[in-house]
Formats: sequence, structure tokens, C-alpha cells
Amino acid sequence: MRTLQSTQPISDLLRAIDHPARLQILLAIGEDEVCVCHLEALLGGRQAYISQHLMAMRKAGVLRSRRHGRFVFYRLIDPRLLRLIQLAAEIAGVEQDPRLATAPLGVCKCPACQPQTAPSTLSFSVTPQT
Amino acid sequence: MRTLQSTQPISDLLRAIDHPARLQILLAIGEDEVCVCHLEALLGGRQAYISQHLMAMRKAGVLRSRRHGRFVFYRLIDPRLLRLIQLAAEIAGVEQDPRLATAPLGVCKCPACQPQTAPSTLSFSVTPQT
DNA sequence: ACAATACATTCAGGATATTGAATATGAGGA
DNA sequence: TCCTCATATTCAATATCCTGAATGTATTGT
Repeated sequence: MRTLQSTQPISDLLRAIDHPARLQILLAIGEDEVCVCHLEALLGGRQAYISQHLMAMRKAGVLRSRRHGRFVFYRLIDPRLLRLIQLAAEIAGVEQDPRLATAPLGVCKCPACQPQTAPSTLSFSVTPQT
Repeated sequence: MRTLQSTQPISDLLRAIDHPARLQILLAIGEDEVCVCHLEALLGGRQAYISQHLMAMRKAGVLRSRRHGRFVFYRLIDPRLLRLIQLAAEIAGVEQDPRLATAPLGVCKCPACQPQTAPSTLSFSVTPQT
């Protein structure tokens, strides 16, 4: 099959996220930076299962992770992915707002979830990068 | 894994199109209605191979087909798919214009490709549907 | 140092997807 | 009707992905 243009990178990107669990994870992360315990509490999956999907998306260049003490926080490398998922949802006829899936604070015990540590937004006080 | 919202239809849509050959096909079709011989001539794959991908995307509700004589023409059910692919290309760092992949006329012998039958646009004269 | 917590990794099986080969179908022309 | 062209479908082998189980690693608290 002749290659008219490189659809391979597009395919790689879509394949990295086209799993239902991965879409859930991406929507749960949203524009924020959330820890794995959040995703566990929110999605209810086993830890290793979520971690495997996180690892796959990290390797694919979709997510990046940052360690803060015992917790590891994930965020989207390119938040336009949310627009892509939203558009795919519209085309697929899913009318729900993807942001319904974002994690509320307080579902786990990480510093970002403690109300006194997280005033109003997710700009919780993190120690400066070492 | 708890299901916060139905990511399954989104996953189904993405999986139907996330193959490199299928992306090529979708980009080659574009906003037009093209016959299989076009895709064969343009992509250079074996006929059965292309037909299999067409069939898969038809079953997934991505493409619809229309027979005209000996030729079968395909078009996208939802042209927003092109926007989705374009967005995915941008996120993946592919800068090419997807429309570069659209089929020029004259690559095959279908009525849509004959200049005298196809004046300027793709609105070639088709016999009214029976 | 030891235990506990939070997360990562490896491995293996089963499930699913890809793709070539062969063949079938449907339409038009001689 | 028979042949050819254009496309569809089935089948099987291979490859890839998914997912659970088990275990490993990094960090904090005592």
C-alpha cells in the first residue's frame, strides 16, 4: 500500500487513546494534573490496570508524569486531545459533556485533595521542583 | 472499571478509523464520493485489501456506499471526521494538509473520472436512482 | 532499619485485529 | 448466455492488544 502521506503518526496517536479505559482516564484528567489515586478512586479499577494504561499513554507521548513525594501526578501533554475526544463524541452521537468525568476534589488522600491544602483551584501548594 | 460515561461509542469510532490504511482511505475520499477503483489507483493496494477496510468502516457507520452500474461509490457519513483527522494530525505533529491526499480525477476509468462526463465538479451525470 | 503507602513493571493467557489467498457476487457488454 | 470487469466476502494464519496475577521500586513515617 502506497503511503501518500504519513498517516502512521496519526494512527499511533489514535491507537494510544482509543481504548475505553484510556478515554475515561483522559477525560478524568482533563486540563488538570491528577494523581493515580484519583483515577483509582474515580474509575474504580485495580491500581495495576490503571497504571498499565497510564504507562502506555506515557510511552506514546500523550501523558507526562511528575513525582511529588509518594504521589505521581499525570497531565495531558497536549490539551487539544480533549477537543479531539469531544469531537469524536459528537460524531459518535454521544451528547454528554466530557467534563462530567473530571475528578472532584476529596476522593483520595493526596495533598491536592486536602481542602486546606487546595484552596479553590487545583493550584495546590507543591514544593518547588528539586 | 466503573463507567462514568459511555466512552464505548467513542472508542468504537476511533477504532474504526485508526488504522493507517483507513486514514489514507478517508483522506482520499475527503468531501467527495469516490469509487473503489480510485482508491486502488491512488493507494496502490490490492483490491481485496482496500475492500476489506471499506467494509469494516461501512459496518462501523463511518462510510456509506452507493452503487452506480458496475461501480460502487463511497462517501463519509459525517464529514466532521476529516476535522477530527486533521486535529489528530496537528496533535501528532504532522503538518501536512490532508487534502493533499484527495484523489485527482482521471486516475481510473469510472464515469466520474472521464473529463467529458465530469464537467468541473464531482456532480457527474448519474442516472436517476432506480 | 522496618513497615506501609503509592505506583510501576513483568509475564502469560486469552481475545481481537490484520492481512493474504482464494473465491463469490453483481452488472454490463458481446 | 457467456465473459469480463468491479467489487465483496470468507477463511485462515499471524500479529497485536488487553488484562489479571504477581512482584518490584521509590518514598515517607516510626
